[in-house]
Amino acid sequence: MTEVIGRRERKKAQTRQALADAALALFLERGYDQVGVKEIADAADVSVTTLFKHFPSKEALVFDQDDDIEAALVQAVRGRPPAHTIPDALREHMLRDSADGGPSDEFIRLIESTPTLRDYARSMWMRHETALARAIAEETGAPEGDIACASLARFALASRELILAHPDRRRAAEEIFARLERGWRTE
Amino acid sequence: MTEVIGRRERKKAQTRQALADAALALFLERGYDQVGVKEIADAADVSVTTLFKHFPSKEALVFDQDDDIEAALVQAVRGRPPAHTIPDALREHMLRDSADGGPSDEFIRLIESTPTLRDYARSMWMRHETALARAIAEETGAPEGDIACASLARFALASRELILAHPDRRRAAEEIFARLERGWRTE
DNA sequence: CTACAAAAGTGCAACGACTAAACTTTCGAA
DNA sequence: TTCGAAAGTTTAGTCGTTGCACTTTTGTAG
Repeated sequence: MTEVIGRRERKKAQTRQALADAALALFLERGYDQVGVKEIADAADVSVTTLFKHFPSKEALVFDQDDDIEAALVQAVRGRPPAHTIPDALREHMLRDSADGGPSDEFIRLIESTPTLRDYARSMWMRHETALARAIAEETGAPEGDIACASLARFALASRELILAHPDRRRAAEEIFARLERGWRTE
Repeated sequence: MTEVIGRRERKKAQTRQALADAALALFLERGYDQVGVKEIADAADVSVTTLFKHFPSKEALVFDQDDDIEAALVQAVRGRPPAHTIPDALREHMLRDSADGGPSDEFIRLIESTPTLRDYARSMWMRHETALARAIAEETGAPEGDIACASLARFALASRELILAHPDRRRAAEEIFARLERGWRTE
């Protein structure tokens, strides 16, 4: 039941993908605010209402990978090499994701130059904070709502933008996570 | 020329205040999404257009103190007692502002329970990050865009929400800033 | 005191994001 | 084969927000 996905769900995923692809192409070409929702729907050959069944907002069209990103983040902590501390694992994850398979420069430029998208990206990352905090708490044996775990999770995610914006990403990540490690070790 | 403010600016400030007051009262009474912009304008006895001359968005009506907040934040760092480190000063500022003169529980509840306002609040605080980072850099003699200063500023502001949400704010603030201090000392 | 320009405010029409409702089409499973 | 659920459509709206053309207020220079 988990492996066999019917034609139905395939079509749904296809529509969703067509929407996200069309949207990104148009946004990159003409800028976020210069593209209307109607245009995107037309390009993907669906109605505006259908578009909003797949995505809760215009902004969400840009961030369709949402779920995968959260999974990868939690996995980075849970499946880290035994010798690595949690800050180590998070630093590596940040670097990995900002390197090859990660977002293109164009994409980053689109987001950073559009206030709406910048805010949305920030709150999207923050939305993953809970999951990350829980993973950290479980890995370290701390209680559920532990403030040290919550703050580490929040700061790690808050550092992402800073690292992406820095000319030398590796150095920036190392500096920040070295300091976080110094403050958060012993657990 | 700086001290004497004419009747004109007084009236303007008065209108602005009337709008912010009317908005907050209505929001607290019936909830953010249940109040329309038109109603607020009517309550303050101005037109909708005028409302948008004073505030750039509906959300901004809730956060009219914006400028004062940034000034207080920078002042906390610049005017700290000689014996205090920067994390010390920031911790004290956070506690001071979350204690007496700060936002009421009602107000916090309004914001936390309204996604739009939560996001707006976050990005409002982040908007002050640049000013804070510059103040820290100048106080420590670091170069303008120094990553350590930028990250400390970001994390300090990112911790605010965490502290406000915690049942024992003092303990939360002390825990977080003790760790930040350990990681960011030597400068 | 008066005349005048800038600033503050008004009313209206419109745009764009988003939603509710009632409906049709398409699958998938019994 | 049939039948219900899910996907999609159309229509007609609500709501925040802006542009425009206009009136009123207010500080100031003559």
